[in-house]
Amino acid sequence: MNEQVAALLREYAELTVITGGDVFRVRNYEKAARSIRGWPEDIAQLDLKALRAIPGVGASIAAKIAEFSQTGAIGALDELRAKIPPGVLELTRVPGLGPRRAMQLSRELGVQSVDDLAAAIKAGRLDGLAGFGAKSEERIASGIEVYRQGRERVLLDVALRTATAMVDELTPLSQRCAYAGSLRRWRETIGDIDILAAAGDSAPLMAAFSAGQEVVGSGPAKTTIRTASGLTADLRVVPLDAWGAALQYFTGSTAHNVAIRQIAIRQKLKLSEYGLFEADTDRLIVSRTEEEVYARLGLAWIPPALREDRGEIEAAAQGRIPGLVRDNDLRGDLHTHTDLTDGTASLEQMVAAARRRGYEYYAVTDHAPDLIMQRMTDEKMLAQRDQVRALGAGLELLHGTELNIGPDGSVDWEAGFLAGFDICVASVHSHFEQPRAEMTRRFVTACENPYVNVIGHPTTRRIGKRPPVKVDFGELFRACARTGTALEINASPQRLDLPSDQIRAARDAGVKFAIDSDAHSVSELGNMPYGTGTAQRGWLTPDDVINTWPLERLRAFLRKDR
DNA sequence: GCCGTTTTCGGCCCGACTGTTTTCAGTCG
Repeated sequence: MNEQVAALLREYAELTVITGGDVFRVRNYEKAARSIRGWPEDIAQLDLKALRAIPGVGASIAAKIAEFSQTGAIGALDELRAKIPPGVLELTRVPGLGPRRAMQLSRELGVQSVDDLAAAIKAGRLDGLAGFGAKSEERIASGIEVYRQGRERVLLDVALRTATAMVDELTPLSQRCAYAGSLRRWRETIGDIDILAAAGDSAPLMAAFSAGQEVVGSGPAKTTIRTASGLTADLRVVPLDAWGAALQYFTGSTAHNVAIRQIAIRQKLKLSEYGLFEADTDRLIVSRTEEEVYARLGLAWIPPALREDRGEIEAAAQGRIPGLVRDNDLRGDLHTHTDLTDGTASLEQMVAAARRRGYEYYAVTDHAPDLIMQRMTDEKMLAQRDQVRALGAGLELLHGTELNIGPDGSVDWEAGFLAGFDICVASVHSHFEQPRAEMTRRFVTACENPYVNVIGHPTTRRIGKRPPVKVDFGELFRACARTGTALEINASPQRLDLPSDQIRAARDAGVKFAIDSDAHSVSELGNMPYGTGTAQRGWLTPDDVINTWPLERLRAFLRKDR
């Protein structure tokens, strides 16, 4: 219900913008929507007083939530919807077209959809419209193209590859260069790439950045391009002295920055991408490093992955920023495949690659027989175990399997056979549409199996392709904590599963996690940083993650008190 | 609409770029 209410509040905010409503009210509805989306408890269970404890939720929004709980609708939202002419909300989704001019197009030309708008431009009906010159028309036409291509956010690996190539190209031309924005925060999908550079003269950087690209906008401080793949990228150039303030600013999130600047204002200071200044005199105080900026505001440095205005600022003020798990904390990978099932590399190749990564231990977990297409048999699995036992110099090899969790929560093998494995991951691979109660029982049964150590890719979502299964997360988390079953943070950029919101809630319930690559090839072993970034967004420390533990502690956990 | 290290009222982040505005509004992040 949290997700649902958050979406309605966001819509309320968007529609309020279109009607020209108070911008601060809009901002507050957006803030409340964000808070509710990430709130650990189901808001349907909360009374008015508990609702108002959510940041940004006061009397009015709490009443709207209660109304939705009882009636399934919000009257004020329905009224607002009725006031907006059809199609205007869609028009505002066209890049370059905001609420004012969308309303104008609807009012003066009767445009009711993006298709209408495209036709109107073609027919020359925008000519002579106040505020719409030839350039505007051109800009909107190109915005419509972008809108029609879906302007989808891209997955982390695509964004990281693109951004890294840009940084590599610009680094020789600048004093410093780095990517910032949502990519630096490890958000699960990326809408735009933000590149920051420090240089005395921005012109050579802007020229190199723009070369051969579609330029959306360009000035001395900022250039925006659209790459051939349709991804928008910004380059901002600042003086080297402003590096820290600029990096802080361009890393975001917007909500985090707004909150940080409010703190500055309270201290009679002003924070911009150029530095922290005295409000009265504009005298520069600090700007060189992020640490200085945060410190002068009375805050510990905040890791980018936490910068979402979800409690990190309070934590930084109180010195309670957790020591987050990092890539080099990981001592091994606990979920990988070989060409015995659907992997593309041999056992020897995968193990050699694991050794090159410097792991202390490594689990081979090919699919079990219930995934019929993998053609696994007891004999093949036991033969692989012999091979694994014979390998392993310089690296502790664990022989495991990825079990299939059946619709009733049962897994592929009986206890006797399962006892032979060092580790068992268990995952849902089918029957995704089960009702919530059945799905919850299914997961809990799997957790209660004394040989199931890790629930693999728990929500089974594929980002942008397959929705998460419906499950009572509170009950699942309690079952994991009670039975000593870890939840996987699957590092594949297509999955990132468990997602970070649920990670944080699960951690609060006492759950442990395994950050796994689920690699089906040598190169996919390199996906771990996406999992670590996701874990950081869930506020995890090394102690929360079983594959940062020394082997003996890990082995004790895997015994599950048997 | 929310909220309190000056406040229960009066604020609410800050700047870049574009276009057509002769002094600034709209849009974006």
